[in-house]
Amino acid sequence: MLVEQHLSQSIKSAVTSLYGVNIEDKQIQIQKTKREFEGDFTLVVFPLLKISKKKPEDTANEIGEYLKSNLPAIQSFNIVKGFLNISLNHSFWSNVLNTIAQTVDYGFAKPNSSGKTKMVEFSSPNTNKPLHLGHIRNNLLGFSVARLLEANGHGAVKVNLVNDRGIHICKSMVAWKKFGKGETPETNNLKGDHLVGHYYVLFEKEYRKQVEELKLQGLSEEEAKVKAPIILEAQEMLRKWEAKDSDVYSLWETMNQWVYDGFDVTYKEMGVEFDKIYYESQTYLLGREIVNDGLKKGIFHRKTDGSVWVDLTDDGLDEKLLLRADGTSVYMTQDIGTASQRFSEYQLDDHIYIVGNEQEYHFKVLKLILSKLGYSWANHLYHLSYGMVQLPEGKMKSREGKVVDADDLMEEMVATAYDMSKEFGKLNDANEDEAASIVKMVGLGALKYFILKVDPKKNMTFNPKESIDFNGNTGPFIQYTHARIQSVLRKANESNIPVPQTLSSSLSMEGKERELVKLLSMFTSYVEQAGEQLSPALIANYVYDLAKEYNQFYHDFSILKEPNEAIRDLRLILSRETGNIIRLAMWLLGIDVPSRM
RNA sequence: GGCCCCGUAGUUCAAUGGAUAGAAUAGCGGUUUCCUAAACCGUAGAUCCAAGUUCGAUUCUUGGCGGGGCUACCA
Repeated sequence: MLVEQHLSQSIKSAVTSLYGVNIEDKQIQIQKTKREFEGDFTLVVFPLLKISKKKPEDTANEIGEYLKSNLPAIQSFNIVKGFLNISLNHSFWSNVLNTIAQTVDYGFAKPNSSGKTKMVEFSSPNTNKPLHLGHIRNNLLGFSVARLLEANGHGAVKVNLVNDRGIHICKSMVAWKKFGKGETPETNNLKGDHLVGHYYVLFEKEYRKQVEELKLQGLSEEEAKVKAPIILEAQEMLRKWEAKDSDVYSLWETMNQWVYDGFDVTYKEMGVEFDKIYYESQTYLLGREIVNDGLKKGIFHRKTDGSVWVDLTDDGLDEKLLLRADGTSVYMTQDIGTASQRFSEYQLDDHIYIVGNEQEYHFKVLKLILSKLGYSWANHLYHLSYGMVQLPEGKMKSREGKVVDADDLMEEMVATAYDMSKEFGKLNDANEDEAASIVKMVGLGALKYFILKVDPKKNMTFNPKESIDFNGNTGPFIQYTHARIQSVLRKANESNIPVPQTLSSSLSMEGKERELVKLLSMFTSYVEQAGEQLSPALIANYVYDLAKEYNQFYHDFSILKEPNEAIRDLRLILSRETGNIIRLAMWLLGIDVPSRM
């Protein structure tokens, strides 16, 4: 943040003054000095050698001398090979800590201070079954990315595109009519999405059975799959839906509503929300006009059967269908339409899609088509692609295709948190409501942190047991650190020890204290970086480092029993600010932090 | 077959082309007159292979090997 920028500017002018050359920011590489070496920040001088035309050591020395005589904040410097290690003085670090203390409470950039609006589409479930583990990664990423954007001063619009129409929901409807006996979420005391999902499973079961029967009668697999009566029923139902048959339509509305009610519960439990929900039944016709326009302009072409295609072979891709022979649209057509609609409706600067990596090709094609159509915003679509999440046991028997239900998993996490708290004898003096709320924060925090800390594009294994461990790189460990900080502050308050707003004198900060200030000072630069890269993982790994650093600091020093008041004040401020920043960082990840646990 | 992504300690994850590749966990050995032992300290252990680019490569390029995905008039 400020510290690095400040240094970076000074180094720029050093180079200009020493070698008479203006350099770009890229050429200045400043990093936090590694622990083994003395210093706070390190300049890598190798990139500057071409300009100085001198040996690494000499170049580093010249820059070091220049900085020392021109920047009062510089205490000393040392050189190891091509690395210039710079130490900043005590009063500088006191100022940094004071700045943090004054600004951190205000949080982040003002909303919309950048003047940019960015849409984040995430979740996008089908309405024929409940959310599963993959949706959890999707939802958490989307929600956190939106917060990162807000923290950087952008307007973030969170939207969900619900796939509420198509053959899949008709399958559930057919099965419900066939086997349902009028069951509802109320009669079965079951979440609506689970009930509808149950019928989807029943449909698939019956479908497989009928296919087997037909095969016994001598039909081939392909024939049987097309001729099974139940699939014909589902297709008939889809046709009736498209013709707005009133019976079918109202059943469709009823069952979808069950599902939405169920989804709402899941989203609420997960702590995610949307600014707007789009429904495919209302958007699936969009895009056709644009395609027809493109056809007139010769960007697309029509085949003899009447279907419309785009030829992307010059761009190293395939031909892609845009309108079927019967004139109906496909997924791509709809995405062209909705993107166009959204950009004009919201005056968007960027549109981020949180979608699994199996659709990378789709989004590549979408962007390409849109830029062929001449939309200037085509380059402002981002596909944040993420990999699969597995459970440890899923690795063994991945054949099954068994899905992990989101509701079940969250419930299990909270239950585990409860058991562990009990086992450790915690929460004994909390009342039931408090305990329930803390246990929920811990259980879900474990899940969220474990998933978010991993680079999105990688496939990952979610290990529930490991995630909820109170040791290690886990959510609960960070939450625990925060809780302990709050405990220190509470005790200070009880003993009438005030925590000062700012540090009055410039104390010498060494070792752990100094490391902690350094880490704290880097928070905003991590938020910026994470915002640019749409990477919650960056924040997660940062906040873990911070929590670990505080733990060691905490262990090494008596905070409240420190006889020297000035030093005690310093440590109290450090504790408070660490707590504040942990809370802010966890907020960015969508993770709640209890003040005791 | 073509295209895309991934490959790092036993395991789960890090590392804008930078210093001796970091953590955590599991293992082994320690620490309790201490504000939360749900802690802390020590120890051992890894870049899939081969070439290339350069002051320097886990990172970039090429070729292998291994894992996953896409390659529907499905959504």
